[in-house]
Amino acid sequence: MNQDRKYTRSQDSSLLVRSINASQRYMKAFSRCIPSKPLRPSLPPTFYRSAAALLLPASSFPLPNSSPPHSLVETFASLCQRGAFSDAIAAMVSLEGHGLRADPISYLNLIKLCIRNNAVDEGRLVHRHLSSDGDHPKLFLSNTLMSMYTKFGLLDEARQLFDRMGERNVVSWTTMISVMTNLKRNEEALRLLISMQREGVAPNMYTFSAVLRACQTLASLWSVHCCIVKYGLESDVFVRSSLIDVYSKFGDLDYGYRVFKEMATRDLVVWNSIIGGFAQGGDGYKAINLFTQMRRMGFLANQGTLASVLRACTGMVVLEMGRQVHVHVLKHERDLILNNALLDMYCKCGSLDDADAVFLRMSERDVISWSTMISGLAQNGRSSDALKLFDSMKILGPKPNYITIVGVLFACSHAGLVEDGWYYFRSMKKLFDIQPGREHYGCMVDLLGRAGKLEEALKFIQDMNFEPDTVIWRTLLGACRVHKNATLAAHAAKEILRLEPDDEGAYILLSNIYADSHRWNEVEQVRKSMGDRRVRKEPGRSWIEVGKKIHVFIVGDMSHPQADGIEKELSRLISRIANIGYVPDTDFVLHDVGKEQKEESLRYHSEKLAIAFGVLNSTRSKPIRIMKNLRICGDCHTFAKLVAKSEDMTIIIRDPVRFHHFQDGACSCGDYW
DNA sequence: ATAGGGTTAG
Repeated sequence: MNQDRKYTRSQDSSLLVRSINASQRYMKAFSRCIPSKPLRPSLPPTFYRSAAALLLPASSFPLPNSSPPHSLVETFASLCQRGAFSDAIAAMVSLEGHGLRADPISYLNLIKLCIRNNAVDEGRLVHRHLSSDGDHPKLFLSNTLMSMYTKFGLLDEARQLFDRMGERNVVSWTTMISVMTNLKRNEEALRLLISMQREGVAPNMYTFSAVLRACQTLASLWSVHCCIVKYGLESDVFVRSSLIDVYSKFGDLDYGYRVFKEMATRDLVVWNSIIGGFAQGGDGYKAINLFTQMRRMGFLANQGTLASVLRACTGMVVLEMGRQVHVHVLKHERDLILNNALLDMYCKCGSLDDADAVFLRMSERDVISWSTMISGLAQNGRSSDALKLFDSMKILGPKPNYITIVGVLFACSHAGLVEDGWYYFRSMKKLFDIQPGREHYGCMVDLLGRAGKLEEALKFIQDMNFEPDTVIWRTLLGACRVHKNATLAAHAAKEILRLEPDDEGAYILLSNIYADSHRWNEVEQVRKSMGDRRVRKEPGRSWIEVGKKIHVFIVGDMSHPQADGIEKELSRLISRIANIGYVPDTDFVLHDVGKEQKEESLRYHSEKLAIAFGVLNSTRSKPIRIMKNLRICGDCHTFAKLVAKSEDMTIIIRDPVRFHHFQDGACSCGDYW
């Protein structure tokens, strides 16, 4: 595969060509505008003329002798109103030269024109003109100037203007608050909310929909929510969509949903907020249900909706549904975010051919597109392709970021490329200006552990400049399990339990490790502390898409309508693979029951039920795809490999972290996960 | 004049 040819950079053809001769065009326009009636006959023409004479040296626009000066004011007003931008600016310069001022509405129009034309220098010129008489511009003009500066990204200038304004109203404050929330200076935003009220300015719905995004703790959200209720602004759609969004981001989806349900009127953004909330909060099922409801109510999905729905599909790993959403995405084929979401959906659903096709067809690729594809390849066991793609990215892609490097290191560790991993880890700061973070360290522990360098991995953890978390210890624990190092495993498990006393997997492993070395006292102790803590056991769950429906299996639960068939199929599969060497591996069950019971409980692991169901309903031409909430156990892993071989089919199982593509008696993970 | 929703890792 020729990577260089395949992954070519999209052409950026946005050349801005501007050739404007403002004064020429102004002259034409000026000659066309002979006013019939003076707009605002305030001072006598002679006044203007004499005032203008004092200032005249600065003027590049000598007035025609025949025209009275106030016609210049009128011309300016008319140019601003008609949107003749550069002519209006030229006219303004001339006004200033003559010491004249026009009406505020014209200036308002002109500032809007500056924004529309992205004309920074002209904007500053207008600001200077409005302040040139030493007075503050009118309040609403100052506000408009502030919002102009924020739209240009000139936040310091906006702030300066705000600080120097003689008078500030709710609009000024809200604009400033928006600046702060956009900068993620959340404390500052909340402090502004307090200051404005102290100065006697009451916030309105604009203020609250902006300030809600600055709530970083549930407590601050509650206080702001109280404030909203107090001002009687809770029913505003904007405020509500913000409320839904922020409650969802704090994981309080129930509350977000309550706010949603209470609403009498909803618009598209409100729907998108609640769908996005569930999609991001991991309840893809609810997100998709709401999407269906939304369409039933006659709302047309836009890019935002579809991106959330794709994320929901990604979270549930429902490839077929994702494909259906893909059809809707075609309407917005140039939307980068949407394409990235699509790319991720295909990667996470284990369909790399589709992901490849999307990636190649994208008209524009940003760092997220490349990172998604690199991690996607690595997670699906195609590490060397991931690294090749990274090489192309270095040549013709955007600058890699923190997450890109996580994907690259993940690929190195999965391909067993210890040296490359070290190289990227050590040089990421120099090469890409990225400081190694927690996730990078985690990848390195994986890299070393996978290669069997367990002591080195432990030393690496101890030498880190931050506290190891459970993710790091679990990584080491996984390596210990594969390389059968009981001592180190016990150490890692203890560390995990110190940080997360309810980690069921760590208890089981620890107890099994002790049992293997016949240290029954310790086994007893572990089991006791597990009982004391009443460790909640998240039941294993697997699901599979068959016939446009999602079938969920829970460990030991045989309530599925086809339970009898599944039971028979399970027996058939077990006896078939027993012929090619399957022996139930009961190491993966807690050592507190007899051998037969252990085999019995293994038999009903949720992924086995799902595999049996999948095989039963399979056409053999397509791979069967199973999703799991927990990591696959070693026995089910062997089971899947052997079933794939004996039934001559591909089985794809996704656990919370990676994919297992089972084919011909082997797995893409190389028996390491 | 000021406001709300979407994509990458773990």
